[in-house]
Amino acid sequence: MTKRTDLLTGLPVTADGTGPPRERADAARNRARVLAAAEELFAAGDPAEVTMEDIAKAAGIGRGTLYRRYPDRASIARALLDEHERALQHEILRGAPPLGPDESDPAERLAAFYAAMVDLLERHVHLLLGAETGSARYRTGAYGFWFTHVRVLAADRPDPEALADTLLAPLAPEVYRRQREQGISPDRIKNGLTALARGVLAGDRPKSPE
Amino acid sequence: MTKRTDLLTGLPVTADGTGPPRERADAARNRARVLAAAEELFAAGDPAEVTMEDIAKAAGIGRGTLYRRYPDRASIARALLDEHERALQHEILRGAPPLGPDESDPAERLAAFYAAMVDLLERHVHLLLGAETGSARYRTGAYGFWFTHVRVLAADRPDPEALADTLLAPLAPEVYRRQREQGISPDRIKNGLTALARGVLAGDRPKSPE
DNA sequence: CCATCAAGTGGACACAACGTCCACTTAGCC
DNA sequence: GGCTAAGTGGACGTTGTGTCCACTTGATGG
Repeated sequence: MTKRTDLLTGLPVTADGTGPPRERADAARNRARVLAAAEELFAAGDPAEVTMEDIAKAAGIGRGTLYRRYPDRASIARALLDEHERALQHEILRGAPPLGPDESDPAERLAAFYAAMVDLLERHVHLLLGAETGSARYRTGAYGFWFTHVRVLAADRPDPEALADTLLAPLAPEVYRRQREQGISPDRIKNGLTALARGVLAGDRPKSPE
Repeated sequence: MTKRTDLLTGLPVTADGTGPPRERADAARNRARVLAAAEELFAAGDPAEVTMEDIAKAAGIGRGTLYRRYPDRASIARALLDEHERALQHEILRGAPPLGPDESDPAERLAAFYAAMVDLLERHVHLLLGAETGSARYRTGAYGFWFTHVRVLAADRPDPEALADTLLAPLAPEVYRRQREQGISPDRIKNGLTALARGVLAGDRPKSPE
């Protein structure tokens, strides 16, 4: 138990203060294999149909190994999605208007956000469907971010809290897939959402009509 | 084959012209039991967690008997939902304005539709969650009806097809449940949706700006 | 009232996916 | 090169699905 500790810090060698014990080389290799295999499987067919066993087999590893790091399909999809969502979140927080801050008109910021989300959806619906099927959407950290963003944009409307979920609903991956399958192009979807953004947030209908 | 025909009508007894062969008494009794049991189970907990076996057991019948009439959970929920949805559809087609026809302002009709759907959701979310989880929503006949209705209301906007799914998205049962769980009252949800309806459909922004 | 038989019943069965467990292997360090 | 914890993978138990089929029963005509 007290076996090995770092001579300088006194901390156990396996936990070097900066974080959890380092990942072994074979583990890292398998992680990469899993992500690559999953990406492909999600893209190939209905993401909801992809099973943990499928992924393990495609990655050439055992089920136990897969479960070691990812408790379910959703967590794998989220891992693949993570960097893309972070990039968008960064743009919103620090990027240039109209997506980023320093743009006075909330309606245009919402429209820009919608457009950016459509781009994200177009590229990664399969991952979003793998990660957020049904109500699971609301349990992701990302949803919390989008929610806060939209709520702030709607801050001068009567009930921003209630509006936020409503305004985010059309961005559900199932909705997007449905529209694309109906033959509606990303641009047409963007236009519809822009109309929505302007209709709801534009004009001066302040919180409490003086 | 030509065995037995009704002496008065001349029609085969097993197929009385008005429909398929009559349902036996025990079958009818069990059907009623199934629906009653399912209604209760759906309301009790998460509808997605209710299994066919649960329903069979609660109804006091065997699994085979249950599967005989209902291929899956969704079909049972839909059977329970059917009359309520029909009633609303009837109101829309033949009822009084603003929900029914003969109301000139599409924005107000959409707002009325939203309000009616919120009432339906409030009373039967559990059934809707049992019937329409995820993408299954789009495969129901009811969705087709709502879609057509909204598309017609949006007919003078640039792209009614694209708008319709977008405008229906906030009525997804998962969205509704989420909002209610966030502590948002049905009335607040209605108000948000009314703002949406008016924002998108009110005003004169005709299809092709003269 | 009874005989008939198709409609109806229910439990056994085969299957798919889940998630866990643990004996074995191996990378990394001394 | 030996040690050890991290990592591996497949066997296993569980749960839910959907089908199948031998048996039961309600309705009907005699």
